[in-house]
Amino acid sequence: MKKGRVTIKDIARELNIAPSTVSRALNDHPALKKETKDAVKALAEALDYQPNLLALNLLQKKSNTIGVIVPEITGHFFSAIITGIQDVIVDSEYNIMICLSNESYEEELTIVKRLSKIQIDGVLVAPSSETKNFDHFRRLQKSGIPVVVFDRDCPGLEADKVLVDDYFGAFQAVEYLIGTGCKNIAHLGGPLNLSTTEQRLQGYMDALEKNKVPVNRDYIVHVPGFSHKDAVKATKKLLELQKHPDAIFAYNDKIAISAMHIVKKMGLQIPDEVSVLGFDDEPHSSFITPSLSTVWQPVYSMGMLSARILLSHLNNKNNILDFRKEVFKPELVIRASSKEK
Amino acid sequence: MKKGRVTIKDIARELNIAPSTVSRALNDHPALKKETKDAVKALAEALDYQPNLLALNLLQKKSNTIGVIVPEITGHFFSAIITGIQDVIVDSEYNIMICLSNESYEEELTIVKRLSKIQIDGVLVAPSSETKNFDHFRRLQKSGIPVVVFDRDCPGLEADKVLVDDYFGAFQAVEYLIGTGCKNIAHLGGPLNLSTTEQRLQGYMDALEKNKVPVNRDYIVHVPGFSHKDAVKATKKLLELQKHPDAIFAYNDKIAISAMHIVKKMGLQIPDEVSVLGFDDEPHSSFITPSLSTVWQPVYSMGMLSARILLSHLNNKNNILDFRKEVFKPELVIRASSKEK
DNA sequence: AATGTCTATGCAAAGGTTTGCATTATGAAG
DNA sequence: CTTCATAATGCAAACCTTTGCATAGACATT
Repeated sequence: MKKGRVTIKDIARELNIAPSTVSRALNDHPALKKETKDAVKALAEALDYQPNLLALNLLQKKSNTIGVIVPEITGHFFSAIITGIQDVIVDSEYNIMICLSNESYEEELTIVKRLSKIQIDGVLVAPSSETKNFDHFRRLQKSGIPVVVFDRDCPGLEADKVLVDDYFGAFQAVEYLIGTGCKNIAHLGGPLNLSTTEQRLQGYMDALEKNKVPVNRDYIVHVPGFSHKDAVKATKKLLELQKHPDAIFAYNDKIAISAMHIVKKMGLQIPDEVSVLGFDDEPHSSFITPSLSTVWQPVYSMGMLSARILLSHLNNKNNILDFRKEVFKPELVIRASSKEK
Repeated sequence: MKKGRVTIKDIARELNIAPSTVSRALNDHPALKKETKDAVKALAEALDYQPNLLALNLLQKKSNTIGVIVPEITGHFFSAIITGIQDVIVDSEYNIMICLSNESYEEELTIVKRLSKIQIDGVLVAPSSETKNFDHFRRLQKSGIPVVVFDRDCPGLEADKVLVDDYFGAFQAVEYLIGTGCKNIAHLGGPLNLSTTEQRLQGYMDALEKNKVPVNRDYIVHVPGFSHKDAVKATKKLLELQKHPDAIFAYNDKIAISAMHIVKKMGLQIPDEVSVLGFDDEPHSSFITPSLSTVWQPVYSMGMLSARILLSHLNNKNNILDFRKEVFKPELVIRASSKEK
């Protein structure tokens, strides 16, 4: 009979009416007679008519898709954020396209170009650790695409931002360690250039300073990347110092766990000889031995809020909304890898 | 000046030629004069012309997008598979849409309808643990959309499949436990109805049988879902038996780690009093104490192969390719949570 | 009877690109 | 000078839907 799927024209021909009438019937246009509408709807149902969204996209010049750019998804952090995003977006008319930058500026650039080509409607992004220049995001904004930045800040970029108070989290963590009697607290920092790295380092330093603990530059080591190897190397550097630290505050749980591995391997007791404290509170962090003290972040909520903010922009194309900056408070979770007060 | 983006018509008007000529120039049609092509290309470059993919999609009746349906991404397993998929697809012309079914048949159904509506070109799917009926996938196939199933089999569905030999992995694992002297080996099985659950259970049972160890029904407990709570409850049931097992072979690492937690809490030594063996080899499994013996699966490769198979179908629309069934061999990884032989 | 009002529907354009077929122009062959 | 072949380009349809404006018909008012 017919080739391909049923279109609005097929219904029109069958019913001897114009395609425009069919369209209006399907969209419940008020000017149509009820009988006409009913007849159209009945036939549409019978023929299993599926509107062609591709045609609609062209007409509306939008893809009904939002892009999510994250550095990776194999860890728990971004996966959980994405789950939060998805759970919000799934109830809207939008689809989600998840893109992995692999912590590479180049790849991030390629992704942005791609998203722009397919006429994405909005973008949620946690920039790669290499990204220092944000012009590619500005270009998106210039072509009318709202951009929401989450987790990692883009200093100087005017956009909606959903962040965590990393400074506060780090400050609390380090002050806690001081409170348990640690005198030589080291910091295993994240990759340089990340806003989160900077904030956590600053929190660490200010906590020391406030408590009149001298800052020892040797006790601050940054990992170049997030691999186990990177973390091991950095930890060894710390432990091989003449006077090894009695506490390690790590940039995140992943690094903290790698560090614990080495600490134990070198025969040092956790937390008696070396306390270890992480950041992120990944699900398995409570299962390792000793269970990891860490800083919890409301990841799922961050994802949900980011998505909601983006949706609100999409639904208010005309209105000029100010950029929102939401900062979540993290929470210190004390377990067994740190001493008691 | 002009409103909106530059189109092929703008270039045509500027150069006093027909839009079709511009199109052909841009696509290097052989019948065009070199001068014309060069002029068009130069102007396109100067005007920063971006082809409107939305128009192309409508014309070609395809979205240039493939859908990936997974139960969740917060664990390492599916995240790693997705990363493999992404790394293959990123070099093609296709975009990826990742969809989470949350282990729910209902949501999976909704996703499939949605993907079908946006005229997806192909689908990669690991079905939810609730899914028993595969008609929604068959409907996709009927409308010409290739479907590749990975990790979890869909019995009775004719499609490409990329699986792991779960039976073999389980068999090897249990036989190893027997070899270390364990006499009362329990199985913490996955949710019923999953092909992987069934295969691992079968491997467990056959390994016992082959080694003349009687199967004790009390030693087989299935978790209803993948939460920590579910695993804890199931483990307690095992340990509260009059004669508690001296080994636990768990459906996956997540469950194994929850189980270890309880075993330790009850004051039993791992592996001396109870051996524990998992499945999946998640990255953190080697960092818990004692480090977890498990069965490794080539997750990244599975993702890559699944994507490659789908692409090959997409590139050979006309050719009738037989359905492929690829089964990867898993590998036993012995660490400290099981005894030595 | 002429004019006006209202309701229900149709017409056609618009959105941007590709492509089979038609057309023009150019030069060569007869 | 025709005729034909060839090369280069244009025309218009097709993909499917929405929507502003036009129009037809029915009925009411003067």
